[in-house]
Amino acid sequence: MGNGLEAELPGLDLPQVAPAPRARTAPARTAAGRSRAAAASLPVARLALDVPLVHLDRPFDYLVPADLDAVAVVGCRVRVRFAGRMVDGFLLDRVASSQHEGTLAFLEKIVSPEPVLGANVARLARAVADRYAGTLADVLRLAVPPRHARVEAVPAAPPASIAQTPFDDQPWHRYSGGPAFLAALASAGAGAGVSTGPLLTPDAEQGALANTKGDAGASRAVLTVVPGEDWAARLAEAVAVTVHSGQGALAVVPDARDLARLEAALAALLGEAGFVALHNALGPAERYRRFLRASRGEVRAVIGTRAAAFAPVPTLGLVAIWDDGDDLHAEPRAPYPHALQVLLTCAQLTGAATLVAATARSAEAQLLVETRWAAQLVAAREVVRAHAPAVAPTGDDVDRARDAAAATARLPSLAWRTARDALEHGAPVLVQVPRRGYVPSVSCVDCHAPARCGRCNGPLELRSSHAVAACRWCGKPAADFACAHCGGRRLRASIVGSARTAEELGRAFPGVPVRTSGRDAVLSTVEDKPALVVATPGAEPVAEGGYGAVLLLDTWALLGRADLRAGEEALRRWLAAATLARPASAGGRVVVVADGALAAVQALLRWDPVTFAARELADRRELCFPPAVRMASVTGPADAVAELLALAELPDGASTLGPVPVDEEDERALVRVPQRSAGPALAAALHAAAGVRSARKAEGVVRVQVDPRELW
DNA sequence: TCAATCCGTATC
DNA sequence: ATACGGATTGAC
Repeated sequence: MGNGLEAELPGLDLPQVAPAPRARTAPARTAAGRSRAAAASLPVARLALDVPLVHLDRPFDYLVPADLDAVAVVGCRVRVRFAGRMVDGFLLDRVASSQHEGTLAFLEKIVSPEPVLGANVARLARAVADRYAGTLADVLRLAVPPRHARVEAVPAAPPASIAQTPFDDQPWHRYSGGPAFLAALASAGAGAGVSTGPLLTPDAEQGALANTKGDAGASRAVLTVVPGEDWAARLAEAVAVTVHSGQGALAVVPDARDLARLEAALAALLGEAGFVALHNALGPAERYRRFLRASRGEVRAVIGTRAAAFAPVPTLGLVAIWDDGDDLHAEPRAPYPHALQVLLTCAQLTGAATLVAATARSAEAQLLVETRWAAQLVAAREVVRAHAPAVAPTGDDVDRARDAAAATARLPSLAWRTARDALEHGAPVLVQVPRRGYVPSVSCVDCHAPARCGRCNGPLELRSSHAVAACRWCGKPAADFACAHCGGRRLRASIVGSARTAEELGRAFPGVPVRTSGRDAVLSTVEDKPALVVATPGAEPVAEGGYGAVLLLDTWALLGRADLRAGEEALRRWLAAATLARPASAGGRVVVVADGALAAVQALLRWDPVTFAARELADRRELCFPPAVRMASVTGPADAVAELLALAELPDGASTLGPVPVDEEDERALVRVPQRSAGPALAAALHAAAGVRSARKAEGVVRVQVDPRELW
């Protein structure tokens, strides 16, 4: 299939090679036995059916009965008899004739005439399914929310008038190219949403890429915000400028808290009625109500969490994403699309401008810059320096004689003293800990190797109720622990959760209020007065005047992870916390408990996510890891995996790693193509092989995942 | 020679 | 799933 997306996309006007055989449109019998006539004009409905079988992942043609002619509109939900069963689907298109050789069946019913799947979203969903070796039906389940009949019955409201609040564009002057980017958004008139050039993808090989628009540098940008930046304001401004130019805009953020922040910033510019916010925590009715406001064109701007990347936005002029490195952008349901990729695909199909903004920089974003698909908007070093806090690394040693209180809190001396100073100056202190809850595992103090049971090799565990660590598998207390790796005899908590940290800090700083923010109780802001704020990554509250100090604890639990992105992910989380500190000139300090020689720590000390990302990407090129190459994983029972791999006609240069066992039942193989441009062919080959297995009704479920999570 | 049955395959 | 076509079987 290569890059020839066109051949797969419905809705593109391709010349027909041969005149299609005319479908039999003579009166046919319905299930009820009544004879029906097909609609006089465009009698054939092309449908996307909600069937799970991979080999049925293609449109099916049905006849539109004359009595349903008016309601059988493009994008509506339908119900048809398919292989003897009633199945749901969407009407992709109305056409004059079908290429299907056999007799066409009639549509059974139009569930509702509401056009919920427009041509653009259908094309996007098809392209996403192709890229991820998935089915259109799976992607449509993510893209179109379930219908809510009562909500639908409320007629469309007139489009909201957009507040014309001007905004201060000064902050964009911090970024080289920032004002030009905004100007490009503002000057792009309606109609710019049509790409005239050949479809090009950011996946194309570096160097082999041309721009679809003459001045794409101005309309696609990777924005690396300065420390302390009000990122929500910047995103909201880009959205507002686009909307004011008469185009639609779409912005995606990782979680509900970020969404609330963006919502507030955007409401200030467009008014409450000027946009909708979509997220998974909404109930079915409210979710569908907001979806319809977008789909009916009542609003021009949509913001939301990952599923919003598929939102229907008319005359789309801008797609934007905040913090693309956050795992929450990855959809956990098949075919596991990533919001960044969905938005890039959308931008590629519609010609919309693109804004990829973050405090850190992912390897993927770096690839967009290095392939020149996007320009980078970065601030000059002196601007960054002026806004960044002072960052210092420290070992985890505690001077017990000098800092008894620090020892109580298990805090390195420097961290403890930094926190104390900030508190004395009346500022809040943020303490970032890797995970919430009590200590789940323990490791050797000397070499940090995970501690294992001397009897059964199971992992050791420390429960709050027990003073001594014990084996999680066999329960044997580890009183006589000896590290298998280095012979060390002392244990420490690997991951000290926020609950325990809060408890200990409370004892070390008597009289200072301790607040926690974690997964199930997230604080959005804290006041500008002394407090210890213990938070897990992603849940750090914003301090109104900035934190006086930020402590990054237990960092090696993060760095020690076996996955590919450990360094990148650690830096992303540290920067996210550190950006909430005051500038160094205002006393802002960050202490990271980690080895200052590590690349990720260096990048934090110098506040240089760009150089780190460039180095990270170079490393991955060398090691043939994504995103430098394209990979897919194939997981399932051993013989099923072997069968799929045998069936797959992989593109030239593809290599297979494994399979290796992943648990008692399943094995996993990784398939890699050295050129990203071979990615579509790799996905197509795996999809086709899965289709053959599906048609054969082969035993065992095989999960195919492009850009697999286990590499993260 | 024809109907009953089985199996594989397509599902419009 | 179910429906259909072609192949196979077996009784006449």
